[in-house]
Amino acid sequence: MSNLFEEVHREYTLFRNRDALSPHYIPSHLPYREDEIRLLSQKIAPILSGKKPENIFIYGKTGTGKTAVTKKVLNDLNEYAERKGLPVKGLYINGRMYDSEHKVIMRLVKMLVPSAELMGYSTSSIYDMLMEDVDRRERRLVVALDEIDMVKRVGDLIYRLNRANDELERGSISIIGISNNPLFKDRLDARTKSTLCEVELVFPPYNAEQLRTILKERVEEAFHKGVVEEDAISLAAAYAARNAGDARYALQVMLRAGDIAEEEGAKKVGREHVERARRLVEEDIVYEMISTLPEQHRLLIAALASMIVKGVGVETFGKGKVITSGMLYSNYKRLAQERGITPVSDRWFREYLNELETYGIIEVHVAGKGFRGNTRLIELIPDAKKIVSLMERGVI
DNA sequence: CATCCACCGGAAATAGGGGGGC
DNA sequence: GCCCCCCTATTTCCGGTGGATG
Repeated sequence: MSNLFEEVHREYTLFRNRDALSPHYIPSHLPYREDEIRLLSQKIAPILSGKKPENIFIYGKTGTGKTAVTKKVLNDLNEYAERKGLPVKGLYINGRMYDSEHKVIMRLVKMLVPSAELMGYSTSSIYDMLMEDVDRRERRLVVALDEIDMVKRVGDLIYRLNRANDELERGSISIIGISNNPLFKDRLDARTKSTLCEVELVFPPYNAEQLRTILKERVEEAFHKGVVEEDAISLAAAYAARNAGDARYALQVMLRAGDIAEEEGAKKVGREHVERARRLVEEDIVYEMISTLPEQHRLLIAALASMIVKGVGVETFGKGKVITSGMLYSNYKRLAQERGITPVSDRWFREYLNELETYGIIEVHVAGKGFRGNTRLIELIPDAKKIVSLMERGVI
């Protein structure tokens, strides 16, 4: 008789359009990004007259609107090109999901030729299909590679995509690389760097006032009128400003605050909701970052976090206790054995360290004086205690 | 100053999963 | 089913590196 969903399906009373706060939502108006939008579209515009735009590298911290701006510009480009009947196409690919040369090229072909069956083909044969299609249809492509730092051997990918322009007579491929990792650019070899970074765009973080405006606009879309108190918005903006001007963080806090208020049947969203929401969001962020990593990476981080919490490390004059890669490796091995997981060799362990560094989860410095040779010191970016508590709850 | 140490990172080898073609 | 190809993950091997050590 009674359906399970009778109970759980409840109409939102506070939210009007909850999605407007989701990280995937692209608002029609992006405040304080007018310059970036204009610049980006100007740089891409030559494509409409048949010229190949320069490759563009976009850098900016998390939540500075890189993705939203890029998607918006590409959407408009596609809409315009379609209206004018031009063979121009902007394609968006997220490097976290498509994290190898093979996957990216496969994805490109899939987007251009949805019917293509690509399983089992080598990268170069898929690349040839891409070339064939671009050439035959005289396509002019802009490929936006978001979170480009997550893609393995990006150099090869960029080289290959760029080389297309030499091989093709009738089409072109331009690249927009997007990253929030300041180390990424410097890790590229000189040739890749000069290829990708023909144009560079830096997105500055938002300040508290700007965050407030942004939040206000979204809140108007997301909630019913008058539901969210002015204070609540300011507080969320202030938190986000302190958190490197991260607008996504601000929106996430607001979303959570709305959920909390909704859940307890409150009529309004106020400061207390925002405050509680912030805690949740902070845990979410650490959790998100770590839970999506492969097992061995998580293990490594768990080992590192527990060492930091326990205060294990070598005492140095300047920086308090530090952890060398060798120490971390033995600790990691121990933890792996405790959990019945076979640890990887020290060589591969070093690869993991490098990966985690490019993800921005750890930071690595050459030890230099006081340590032998090239020993590196490992630093954990997120809060070690939070990670350990997640470990204890068995989440990691 | 020669040698040692603790680690670095490139290269080649190996294992294994997935597919295609026959 | 068998053989081969391609990609990915990982191990093995090994020649650096650069400060520490005696």
